Amino acid sequence: MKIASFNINGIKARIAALTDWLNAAGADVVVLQEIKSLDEAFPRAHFEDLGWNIETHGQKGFNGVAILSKLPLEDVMCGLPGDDGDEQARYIEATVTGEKAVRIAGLYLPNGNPVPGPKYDYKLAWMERLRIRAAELLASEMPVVMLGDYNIIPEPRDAANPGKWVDDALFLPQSRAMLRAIQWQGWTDAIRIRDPWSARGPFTFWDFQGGAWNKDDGIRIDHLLLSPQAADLLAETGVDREARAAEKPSDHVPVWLRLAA
DNA sequence: ATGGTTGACTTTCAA
Repeated sequence: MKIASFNINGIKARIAALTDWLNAAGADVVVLQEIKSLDEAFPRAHFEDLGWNIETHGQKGFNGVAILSKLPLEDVMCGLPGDDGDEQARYIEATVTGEKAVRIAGLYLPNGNPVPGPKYDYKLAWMERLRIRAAELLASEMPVVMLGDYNIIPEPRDAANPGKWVDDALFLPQSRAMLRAIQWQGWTDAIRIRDPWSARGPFTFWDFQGGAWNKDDGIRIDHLLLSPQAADLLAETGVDREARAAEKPSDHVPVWLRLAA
């Protein structure tokens, strides 16, 4: 089962680039972030015609997540538990069953800038809610893949120029400590373990500004975290870096893994 | 050098 995450930065602007990538990648399950669309405005028919089952959790203008799957999507849950007043659409879960049942948790973690301020407070509070949900998922003892745009640079080697991020919400010690607190529950960073001693990257995001792509001034902020039961099934991982050079690209590229499931 | 780009949606915010 090939499972991917792709922050597409606007479904309307990215139909062509996303469709090209879907047709080439051969994924079974894809979580999307920043669809920037209401559920009723999502171009469902276009993707259904290509054989995808679709669940969306959108909002007007910003944020929004979705799951596309060649397999049926079961037990869908929209929204991160822990704050009924949270209106931002950033989290979706579903179960897909191939040879084994796998729980998929797709997330778009808040950016948190500027720091300090209410947006950073929201980021930290959201991460605390994610920590609680992640523990529940581990307790299920299912194979779980918790993946998406985490908006966290885990280590200096995950940025081409770590110095320019030192005051940024994506790289502040408190942000990184919150991610580690989740990982230390027992999650495996699938991209990192592919090449544990890598000196740089692999990057998953290059800003539209400042010619970041041409300078390879990237960061690694899209992550694939595996429960132990999923890590035991891990067969392959990848970052589709070439997607950043496509026509009208997103600022993120897809990250993916293959499970023996 | 305090810039620069893109998307959604209006004139400005979010990233």
